[in-house]
Amino acid sequence: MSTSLNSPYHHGNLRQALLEAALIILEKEGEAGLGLRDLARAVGVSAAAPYRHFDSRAALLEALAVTGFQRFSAAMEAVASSNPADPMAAMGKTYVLFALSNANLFRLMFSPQLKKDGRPGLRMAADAAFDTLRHVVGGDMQTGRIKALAAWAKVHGLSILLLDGQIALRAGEDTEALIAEIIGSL
Amino acid sequence: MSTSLNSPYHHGNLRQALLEAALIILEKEGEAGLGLRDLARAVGVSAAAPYRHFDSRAALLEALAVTGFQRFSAAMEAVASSNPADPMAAMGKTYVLFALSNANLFRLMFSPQLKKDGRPGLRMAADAAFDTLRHVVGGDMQTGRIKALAAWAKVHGLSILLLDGQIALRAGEDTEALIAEIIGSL
DNA sequence: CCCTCATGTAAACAATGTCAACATCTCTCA
DNA sequence: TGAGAGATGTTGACATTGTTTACATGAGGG
Repeated sequence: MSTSLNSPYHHGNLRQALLEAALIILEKEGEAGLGLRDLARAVGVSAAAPYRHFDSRAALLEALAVTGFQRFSAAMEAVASSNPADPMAAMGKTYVLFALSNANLFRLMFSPQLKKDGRPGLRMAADAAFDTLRHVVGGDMQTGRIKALAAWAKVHGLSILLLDGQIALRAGEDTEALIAEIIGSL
Repeated sequence: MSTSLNSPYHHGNLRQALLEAALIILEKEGEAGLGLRDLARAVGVSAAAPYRHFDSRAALLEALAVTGFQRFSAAMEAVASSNPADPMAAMGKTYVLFALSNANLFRLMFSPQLKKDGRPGLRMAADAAFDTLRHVVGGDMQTGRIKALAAWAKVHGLSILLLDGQIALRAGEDTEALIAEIIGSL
């Protein structure tokens, strides 16, 4: 190992480095601005190197989305295990705030470009994330299923509309307060 | 004019033809599969011809999204002016069904690729569409604003989750029935 | 110690969006 | 009527991108 300072050939941990750099570029430039060549250059490696770790650009994006779902899942579990007074509301707020503070990553997770059919890894990651949601929200999905789905839809839609700048804030209005109000309105 | 049958030079109404063909390709192949060259070929015109009518591919997509918002708006007005028993529910259902039956167009309308900043046309079309929504839903956005926003978020989120195949139908469950149930759960 | 395999490089390809230079048609106006 | 002139379409080229193939390098096990 030794992460030698002047051996430009073997990076040592390229896959991880690519993912990290990609996340940064993604948040800064958006998915469209995330080119394989730029990414490779950012990591200091040749244009073809990423192909040793990802089959294609789509695979790279998929990997990013997967880590996105993992982080999302972690955020959800964290707030759930903090035993908040109103679990639904707390998780809803976390949901939306996650979307807002990881805008492009969140968009990527639900990007139509990554059809979850034929991409088992992504589907599994997404399902896992939403399973923890389901687990916390509705103890039994039998009786509360519809309500849980409705809450999910509301929170998800709110995230996207805010992300899109479609919901306009009023003068001096606080985003977080608005989120809380909307989530609270059952 | 005379739309002569064998004058391949001037198409006559290329812009419209491009948009129509693009809509078809979009629904069939998705946004990623909508290439300018393929589109041009589909209309029987050279690869550079579209540039006489659209500044760039993005501009073409924007135009598509704009017509999407117009159709959406029209659908909303239609159901509203049919004086349904429960206007909110009826419009919600129409909202979701529009998304489901124009999947890729709907996704395009909210695509992050078309940032609505710096794209005044799109923003105006979107605002116009949602204004008719607001107009019908909340007579006064002062008191009912939060509830209206919540309903909007729920319906929008439901659309996207369904589009993504994230909400799984149970055996023998009807999509429309599920939509009605979720919308009805206030 | 060597040789094998994972990992990185270099050079090339096809496809795409885009542009510049040229061709063709339509329409206005003297 | 009959020429420009401006709009619309074509051809050919360019830069960029994702991707592949053939080669180089080096770490680690037998």
